[in-house]
Amino acid sequence: MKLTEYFLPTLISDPKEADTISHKLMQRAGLIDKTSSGIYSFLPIGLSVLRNVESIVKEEMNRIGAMELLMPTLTPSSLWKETGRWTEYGDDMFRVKDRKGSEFGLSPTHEEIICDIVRGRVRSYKKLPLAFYQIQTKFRDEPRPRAGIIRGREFLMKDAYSFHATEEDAERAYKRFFDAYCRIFDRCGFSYIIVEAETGLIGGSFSHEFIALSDSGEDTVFVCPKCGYSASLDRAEIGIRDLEPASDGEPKEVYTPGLTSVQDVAKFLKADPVQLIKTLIYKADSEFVAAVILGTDELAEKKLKKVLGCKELKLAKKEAIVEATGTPVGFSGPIGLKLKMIADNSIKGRKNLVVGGNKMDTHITGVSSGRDFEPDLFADIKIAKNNDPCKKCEGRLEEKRGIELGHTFKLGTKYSQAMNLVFLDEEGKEHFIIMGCYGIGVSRIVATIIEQNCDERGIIWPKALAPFDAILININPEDFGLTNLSDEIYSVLEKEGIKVLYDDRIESPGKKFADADLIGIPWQIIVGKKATKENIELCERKTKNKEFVKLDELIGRISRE
RNA sequence: CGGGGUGUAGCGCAGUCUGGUUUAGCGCGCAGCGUUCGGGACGCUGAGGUCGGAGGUUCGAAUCCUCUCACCCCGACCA
Repeated sequence: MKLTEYFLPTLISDPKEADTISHKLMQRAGLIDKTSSGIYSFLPIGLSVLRNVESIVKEEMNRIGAMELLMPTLTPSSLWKETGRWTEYGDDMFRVKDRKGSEFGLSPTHEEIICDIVRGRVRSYKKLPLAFYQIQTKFRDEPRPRAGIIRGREFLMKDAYSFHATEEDAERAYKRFFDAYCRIFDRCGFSYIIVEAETGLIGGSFSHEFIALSDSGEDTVFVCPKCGYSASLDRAEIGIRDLEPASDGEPKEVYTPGLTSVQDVAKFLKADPVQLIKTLIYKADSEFVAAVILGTDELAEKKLKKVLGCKELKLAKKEAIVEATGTPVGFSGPIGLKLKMIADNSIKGRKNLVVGGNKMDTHITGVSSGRDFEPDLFADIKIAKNNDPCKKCEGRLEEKRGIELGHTFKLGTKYSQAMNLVFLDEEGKEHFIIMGCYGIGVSRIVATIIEQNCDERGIIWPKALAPFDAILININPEDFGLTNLSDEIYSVLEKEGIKVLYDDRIESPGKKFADADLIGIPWQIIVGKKATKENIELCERKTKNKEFVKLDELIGRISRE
C-alpha cells in the first residue's frame, strides 16, 4: 500500500478528550475516530489490527471445535422476558420499537438467542455436546463509557456458548475454552492474570476473568509475587495479619457526641484507627446480621454473602438499623447486640478496642474480643489491601490494575431452565441441558495491546498483530535514484506477500520517521542517500536496532515467524 | 445518578472575569509556488468560523442572564 493512496490521519498532539495512553495513541495514529461517547469507527489501519485479532480468536475457537455462527443484534423483548432479563438489564440495554410498536433490544449478550436456536432442535443426548461462537457487535448503554474503546457502548465481542448432557462434559468444555483463551492471550503477547470472579448478570456457578495488567485498567486485582496467587479485589483471600498487639483494658463508656465516623472517633479519643471497630448492619435476605471489621478496613460484601450463604445482601437502611438494634446509625457495637454476628478474623483476640456503645452518642473503650463479646463466626470478610499477607504462602499481596479481556462462565442450567432446553438421556429421561458461556472483548484487545506495547514515540505492534509487516520509507521521493530503489524493494516485498506500507509522500524525513514510530509497524526499511540493493537499512521499531541487509535477504529477515 | 470540568477553523489553544479598538485571533495542519531533504524544515501567497444550540438583556454579545445539548474526568454501577 502506498501511503499517498492510503487514509492515515495522524495527529501531532494528543486529542484533548483522551487521557489514557491507548486512547491517545489510537486517535493520534489514525486507528479510530469517535462518533459519539463510547461509540467509535475503526479506520483502515485500526481495522487491520482488529481483523488480525479476530483471526487469532477464530483459529483458536475453531481448533477446539466451536462452530461460528452469526446471531442478530436486534432481538425481540419476548426472548428476554423468558429469563427475566428484559427487566433485570434495566437501562443498560438499548431498546427500540418497530413500526407496530413491538419492543426490541439491541443485544448486550446472546444467551437467550442461542437458547432459542438450540431448543426444540436438540432433544437427544446424541446431539450433545455443541459449541458455537460468533464475533459480533454488542450494545450496552454503559453509565459511563471511558478510555476510548476500553469501555464503549458499542463494541466487538467474541461470545461462545456450549451445551452439554453432563456436568463432567460441561467442565471438560470449560477447560478447553479456558486453555484456548490462554493460547489467544499468549499469541497476542499479553501479560495477564486469571482470577476467579463473580458471575454478575450472566449468572451461573463459577467463572474466571482474564485480566491484562495495565495502569489504565478499571479492575483492581491482587497478585502474590511469591506463589502466583491472584484474585479480584473483593475475592482476594488474605492470611492473618500481624497486627501490633495491645494489652487488656477496662471497658469504659465514653461520650462521643455526634461522632459516627471512624476518623472522627479516633481523632476525638486520640486512638489509632486500627483499634476501632466498625459494626455494619446488613439485611441478608429477610434476616438482619452484624458484620464486624477493623476501623481501617472495608467490608467485602461478596465475601460476606458467601459466608452467610444468602441470596441478597444489602446494607440496612437507617430506619431498619434503629428497628433491629435500637441504636441510631454510627453507634452500633458488638457488645450485647442480639443479632447474628460475623467478625473479620483479624479481630480475633484483639484487645483494647473501641466499639460502638449501642447507645446514642456513646462508644466503649478498652474492649477485648472474646472477653467482652463473642461473634457467631470469624471469617475473612474484608477487602484486601496492598501488602496484605497472602493466604497461600508467606508472600505479600500486591495491588494491581487490569483490563478484563475475557470471561468464562460455567452457567449450569440457569438458562436452560428458564427457556426450557431439555434433552432425553439414554434411558429416555428428561434433563435440562447444561451450559457454559465464554466472552472476549475483541475491540478491547486492540486498545490493551497498545497499553502494554508502546513508548514515548508511539505504538509498538507485536509482529503477530501489526497492520503491516514493514514500512518502507523513501527519504526523498523526488530523488530518482532513491525512488527507483524504493519502488523495486516495494515490488519485491509485495510479490513475496509481505504487507508493506510504502511511505512515498513528499515530506521531510523527520515527519516520516515520527509517523513511522507513531503507527508502530514492526520493521522500518529506510531508503536514504547511501542505500543500494546490497545495503538496505532495516530498523526494528521496538528496539530501534539498525542493521544493513541485501535486498534478497530482506524477505527472510522480516517474514513472519 | 452525585461531584468536577470543557465546548471558539481539521487538531491544540488565546480572547469571556471587566460587552465596543477583532473585519474573531494564534500555533500546527491544509492548498499553490519556490528553496530544502537522515528525526515533526524554511519563505511568500491563500482557503477555512453562523464562537455547541435556543431564548433574553443591550444602541451593541464569543463575552452578561435563563434554559438546553454534547463531550471529558472522579465516584456509584457494570464485561
